[in-house]
Amino acid sequence: MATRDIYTTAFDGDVQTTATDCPDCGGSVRTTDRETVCEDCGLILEDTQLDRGPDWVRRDEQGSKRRTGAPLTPTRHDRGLSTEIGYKRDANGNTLSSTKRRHLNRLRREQSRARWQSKAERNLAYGLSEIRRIVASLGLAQSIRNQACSLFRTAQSEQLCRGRSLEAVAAASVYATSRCNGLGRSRAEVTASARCDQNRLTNAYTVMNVELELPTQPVKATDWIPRLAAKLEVPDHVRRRALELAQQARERGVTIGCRPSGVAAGCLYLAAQRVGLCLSQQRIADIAGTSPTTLRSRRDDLLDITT
DNA sequence: ACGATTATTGCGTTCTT
DNA sequence: AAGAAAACAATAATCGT
Repeated sequence: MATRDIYTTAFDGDVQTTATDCPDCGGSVRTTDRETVCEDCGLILEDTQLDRGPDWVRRDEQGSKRRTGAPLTPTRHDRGLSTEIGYKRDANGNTLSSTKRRHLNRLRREQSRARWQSKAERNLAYGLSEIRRIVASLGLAQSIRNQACSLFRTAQSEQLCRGRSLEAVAAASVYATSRCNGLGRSRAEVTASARCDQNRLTNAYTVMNVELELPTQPVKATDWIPRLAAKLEVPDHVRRRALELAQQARERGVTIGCRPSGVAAGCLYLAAQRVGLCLSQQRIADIAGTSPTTLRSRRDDLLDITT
């Protein structure tokens, strides 16, 4: 961590990976000073929202601390640099005279006009707040939110908002970030939290993907497994076995051309069966959004490579 | 609930014009 | 080269046990 130039608070510096597992999907858990988040499913486990001290410190290459302002954040349209003009009291806590107060009121009015310099800036602020809303609704991590916000900025500066609703671009930013991080959130899930229909989200996502050349990876079966396992409430070792199976299937090249949801369903079914846990094919298939037939078919493929 | 069989659909290839 | 057609694989529906 010393090599990376990161902003941390004065009290709680380093990012640590704890030994505990995500209770939801059993994945490994990463704890920062702000939140505890599962690396597999992207779910926030603890979000303290505690600002531990206003004393922001920046570590330079030598590791020594230097005072700076608060870290820049991509989630505010002005990157958190805006100035708020307060009411009632001055910097020393004394009340203000009426003339002084009128003066400040005028200043505040002018400043709030100046803050929204252009329509683009207003749109940006709206888009970012929309992203914050969607990310919170999906329970995703702060790092994902920041990535999505950065993506939105890029999309806007590349003129990708023209002819598209800001809601769609915002939702697409979240979905794209989820895809790039292999979080396994489906388009339908993001749409459910978004204020646009799925077609618009798809359209915005496709355009962003092409124009911005996002590092999108194909959805893998392993992306599905943590969340499926969580919904099925299977024990950890079953989830792990299923992940191993999916990994093997991927390496061996079977299941190429098969839908990842079907592969994941087959992996979980077989993994559960191997430890003597009886899960109904129908139930897994329903949760995975596939059919028992497909599940069986994938399971048979897995049987071919593991025996 | 599971397996087997059959129907459908999407897609890349091949054949035709 | 553009479109039509036979062919294949994956998935889904249905039936039988």
